[in-house]
Amino acid sequence: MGTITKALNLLNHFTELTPSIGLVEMTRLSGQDKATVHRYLTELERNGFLEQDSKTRKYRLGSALLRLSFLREKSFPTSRIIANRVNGLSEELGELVHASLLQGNRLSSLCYRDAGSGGTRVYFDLADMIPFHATASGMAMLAFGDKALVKNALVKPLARFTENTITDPKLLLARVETIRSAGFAFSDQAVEVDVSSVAVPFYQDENQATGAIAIAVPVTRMNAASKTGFVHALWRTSEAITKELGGSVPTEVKKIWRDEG
Amino acid sequence: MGTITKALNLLNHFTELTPSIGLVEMTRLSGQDKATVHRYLTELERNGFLEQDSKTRKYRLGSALLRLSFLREKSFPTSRIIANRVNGLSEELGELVHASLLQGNRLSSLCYRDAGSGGTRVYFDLADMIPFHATASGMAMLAFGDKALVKNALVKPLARFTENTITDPKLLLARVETIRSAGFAFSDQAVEVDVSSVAVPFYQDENQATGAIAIAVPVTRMNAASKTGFVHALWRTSEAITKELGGSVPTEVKKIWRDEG
DNA sequence: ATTTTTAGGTTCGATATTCAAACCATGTGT
DNA sequence: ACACATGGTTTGAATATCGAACCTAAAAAT
Repeated sequence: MGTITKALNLLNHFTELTPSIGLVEMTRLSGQDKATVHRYLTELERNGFLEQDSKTRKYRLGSALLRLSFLREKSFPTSRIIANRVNGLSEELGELVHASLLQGNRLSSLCYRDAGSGGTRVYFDLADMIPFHATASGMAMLAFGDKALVKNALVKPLARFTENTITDPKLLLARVETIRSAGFAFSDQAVEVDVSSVAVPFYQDENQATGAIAIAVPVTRMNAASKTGFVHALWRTSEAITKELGGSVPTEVKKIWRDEG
Repeated sequence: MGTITKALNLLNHFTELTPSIGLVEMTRLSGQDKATVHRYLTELERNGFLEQDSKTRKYRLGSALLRLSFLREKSFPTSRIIANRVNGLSEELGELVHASLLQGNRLSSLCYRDAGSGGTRVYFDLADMIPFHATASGMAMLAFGDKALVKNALVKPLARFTENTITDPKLLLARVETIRSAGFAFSDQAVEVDVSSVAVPFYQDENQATGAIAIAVPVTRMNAASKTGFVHALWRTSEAITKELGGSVPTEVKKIWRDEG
């Protein structure tokens, strides 16, 4: 692991709950030497990736991120494309639709729209990290994303959220296989009681999935018939997103979608 | 200059016109060794700061930037705060109002709103870099920002945009002094014929300016009376923004604003 | 008022990383 | 088949990075 990775990893310690971090605290969080961390932090600051509060001397994420993020969205409007489709599908079904993006070894929430609960707003929530093993989106990523993901994600200890959360790597691995041959992922109250969801991957190229879209509904609205409908809707939407992102659904996956659809 | 800076500087070569860059091209742009650039690029990619197109093998800005930018905006909504005030002022005056942010040694456009030309939309344009010497915003930054900025910015050769563009560092330095004592910057058709503008700084702490807001109008609408009005409006708005960003206008600057106001 | 603790920041020799030049692999146009 | 360009890799020599210990300031504790 090179210097750059180590420095950039410092940025990952900023969360919604801890939006600013001091030198010593960062040293603890990262497990690296204080001098090193200090050099990293100041160098990140000089480049606008961090800002230092002049009073508390704590560091927070900097405005260069805004600039680069705008630039990226201008040239590759991933976020806009996906948000549009999420909106459309949510509108059509009247259910909560959610999209997530793979970032390295982590899955982060991109946006969701809940038509059912009266909101027309899209909540961007890119900050949140999603556990692979407990969500339909996460399992879809494991099944259709980079094979190496599975090795990193299904390692004990796996957090338990509800009684239904599967925490045994072996069971999860078997489930990944099931999902791969079914063409979609399914999760029943594994992260929150009373919520079931289905998810399918989408692609930016023709190899591994780069993200997933999911529909989440109260268990009472999830039955064999509605589930089939949701899955078909997700397949359609994923194909649209994939196309707009300049990718294509891998042939073996496409075959399943066609056969089942 | 450390490794991290060198790696992060690679990101600055991505622009709206060249949103994806290959290895050799990046090597040329950065002037560094190919092996080094390759290591940097792959390491940035592994961290989600870049993505590689699977066909062309070119690199483009990655989605980690979106995530971090959302997180930053969630905890420190700089962009939202400034955009609101820019909107408000533009609405009030019926003129084009523009905000820019300092990022390291560069000034980048944050947003603008043009009420005059019928648009209600705010165009985010964070990608664009602004020349210090030819704009009111830029000169305001030099006058009220970090003193070291002047040394870096006023170095030949300075681009000429119109007949009015001042390109002599000595003249510009004198102008910076004038601006400092006047409490605002003024530019007359220095970047575009027929457009005059005034700008004032705003602060995130109590030391150096972190950005500037400007009003740009057709020369025909800029006279002694209207100019005074614009400047006063900008001072008010800057104080509001500064307060909302958790900063404060330095006492010596505040004195000028009070005396002139 | 003195000591202890905690935090931010700095120094310098040992050492791990980077550099530059050459090489390989692949693809494209002639 | 050929030259040419691009992406990517390897090498020992050169250089920048690492991290234990140290310094300073300020806040708690005695």
